[in-house]
Amino acid sequence: MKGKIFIIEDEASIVQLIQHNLEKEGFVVSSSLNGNEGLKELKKFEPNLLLLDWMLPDLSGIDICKNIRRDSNFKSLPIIMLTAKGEEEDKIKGLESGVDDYVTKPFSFNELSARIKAVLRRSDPKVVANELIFEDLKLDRIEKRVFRSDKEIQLGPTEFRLLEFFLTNPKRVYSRDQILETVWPNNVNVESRTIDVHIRRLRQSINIEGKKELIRTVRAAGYSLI
Amino acid sequence: MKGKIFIIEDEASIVQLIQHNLEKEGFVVSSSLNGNEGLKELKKFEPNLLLLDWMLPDLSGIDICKNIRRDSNFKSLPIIMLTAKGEEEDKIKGLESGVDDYVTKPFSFNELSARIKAVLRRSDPKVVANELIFEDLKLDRIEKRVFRSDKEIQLGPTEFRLLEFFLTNPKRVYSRDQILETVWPNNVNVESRTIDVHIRRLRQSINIEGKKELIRTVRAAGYSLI
DNA sequence: TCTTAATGTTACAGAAATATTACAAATTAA
DNA sequence: TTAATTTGTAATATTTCTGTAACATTAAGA
Repeated sequence: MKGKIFIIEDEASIVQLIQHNLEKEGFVVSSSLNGNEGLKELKKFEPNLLLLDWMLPDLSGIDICKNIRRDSNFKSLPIIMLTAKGEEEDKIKGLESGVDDYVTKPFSFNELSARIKAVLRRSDPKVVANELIFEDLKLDRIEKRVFRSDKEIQLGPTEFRLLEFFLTNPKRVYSRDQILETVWPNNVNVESRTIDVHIRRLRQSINIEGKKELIRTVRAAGYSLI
Repeated sequence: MKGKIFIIEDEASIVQLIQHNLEKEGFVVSSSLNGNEGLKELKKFEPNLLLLDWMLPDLSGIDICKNIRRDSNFKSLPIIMLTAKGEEEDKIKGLESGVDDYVTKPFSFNELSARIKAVLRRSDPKVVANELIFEDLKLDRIEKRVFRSDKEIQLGPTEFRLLEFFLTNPKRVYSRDQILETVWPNNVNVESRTIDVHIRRLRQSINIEGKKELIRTVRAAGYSLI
């Protein structure tokens, strides 16, 4: 789990391309093919970043931007706009209406990916950080290693993702459903009690002698990293 | 020390992107957003290589090239030019005026990075390592030899490239897909499980009596050089 | 204190991922 | 050309991980 990205773009083939590749990089991605619906879905999805096509059939990019910037919950949502080549005035308008960066079509996926990371690095560093640290716990995403007080800890793939998820938002309590949605691959059906078992396994692995418990149970609500 | 690179390019976002990534790779980077100032700064900075945008607001790429080649101190400074797609004539002019290589926008950073290293390896071998070393493992890219604890090891071509790949980023975990993309020639279709077999062969070759295992399996993620 | 709902713990079978082996086809060397 | 080496794949073995069910424990309100 490296963060959530929402795409509003009417060309299905582009969406598919971006979505597939971003998912391969570990992002959780959702998308919409038109502006109005997109706005609604986006607000439910709560992404860390929005990829916004500037030319949509129903709403213009500017309108979407304005709408988002008016909403106090999304005032600071980073936006990267996708423009066709030559729409120079659009770029200017875009930057004026609070877009963080733009990418000109046709673009290579690598270029887009680099821009996304650059923007996230400014706006929301922990989403793309390589090392996630909380107290004496450290998780390295590139090397896929976890340490507690400098002692390496062996985790299975699911426990790793679970811990990664908690580390991106320490202290925040997540319900079992939220955990399922983000940590488990889409469209997989698992019992919500299964999470208890994984929490147990994670606890067992990261609790080393003499150190305090790091995962807190919040009755009737869920779990959090202390 | 991996050498110094100077960038002359007017799009700030591109400069930022390149600069950040090159610095992450260990290069020392400086840059300028326009041609005239760039030329002055460059001569103070004394880079090992120049990345030059072909379309600048003030000076053309050709003018910059000519200026550099006239200056005896920079006669042989390697130059990679960055051109927009379709500027085919520019490429030709560029190569005529002494450019070493060119990269077409939009480019992926990895592509640029590979070109940079290839040019440096030819022009300034000291700057780019020809020997890749990790612990007691040594690979010589020019002589195509591999040693473990000073004992030469015989590898097939694929295993050699595989090890070379791992050595360029020790400790980093690569997925089978990433390995395929980088180690195998483009547009070759091989099963991703085939990699397991090559990993096995590589392991068998580099694991000598009494020395520790050097390739780590990371379940659900891939492999890494420890 | 008793009751009940929520969470903790354990064990286990099936699933999934990786390791290993053998072999035939392709490539290279002799 | 023949021999030797390398390569990709399929088949099989082995290891590790996952989800669930069953039972245990805990917390909180009546």
